[in-house]
Amino acid sequence: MKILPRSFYERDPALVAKDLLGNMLVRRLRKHLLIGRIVETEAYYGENDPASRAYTGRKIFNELMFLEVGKTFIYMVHGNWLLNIVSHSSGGVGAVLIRALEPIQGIEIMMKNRKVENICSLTSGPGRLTKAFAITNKLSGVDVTDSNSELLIVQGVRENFEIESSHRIGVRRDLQEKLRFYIKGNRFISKL
DNA sequence: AGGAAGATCTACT
DNA sequence: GTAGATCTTCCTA
Repeated sequence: MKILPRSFYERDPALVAKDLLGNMLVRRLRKHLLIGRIVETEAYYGENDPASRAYTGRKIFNELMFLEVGKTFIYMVHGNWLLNIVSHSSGGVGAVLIRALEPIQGIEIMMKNRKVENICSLTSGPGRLTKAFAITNKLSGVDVTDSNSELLIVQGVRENFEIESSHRIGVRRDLQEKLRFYIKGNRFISKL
């Protein structure tokens, strides 16, 4: 399994969000491995983006967005932990939100974590996938480019799919650009 | 102390 | 399909 290098994340968040589709999120849990294919993402910027956590400037709680790329940035919204990967061009600010996965391996464990029997709703949403993968703020700041991490991102097969974009979901004030990306026709995306 | 926050589940019409 | 309750931190006053 080839891990995506740090340089992958040192680009415009929208590019990273798009290129992350089709790659694999790997969660190491004791002896178990949970694997999901990334099928939906959103890009967030810094001070010019009213929907961004970094909109109000650098604070302790959003500091990770200003720091080294390739690490997780995790926060809670409405009782759900949401997983982001810090991504920005050198010296910039930003992150990519992972919004949906296609379950690949460890499905029984995911089901136990979420107690649903419908596979389609197992990881099809930002709060759902963190629950299925047992991701909380304890994993905040983890380096997804390090093979020793409990959470990492490895290269997947990026063939035979089309990428669709739309406006970001659930944000109060969105930007003009379409910053949500997903694999067209995939049944595990959170919303058409 | 209070409320906002990139969401989810349930229970209806 | 839509509406409403509920979710749990952490920020802002």
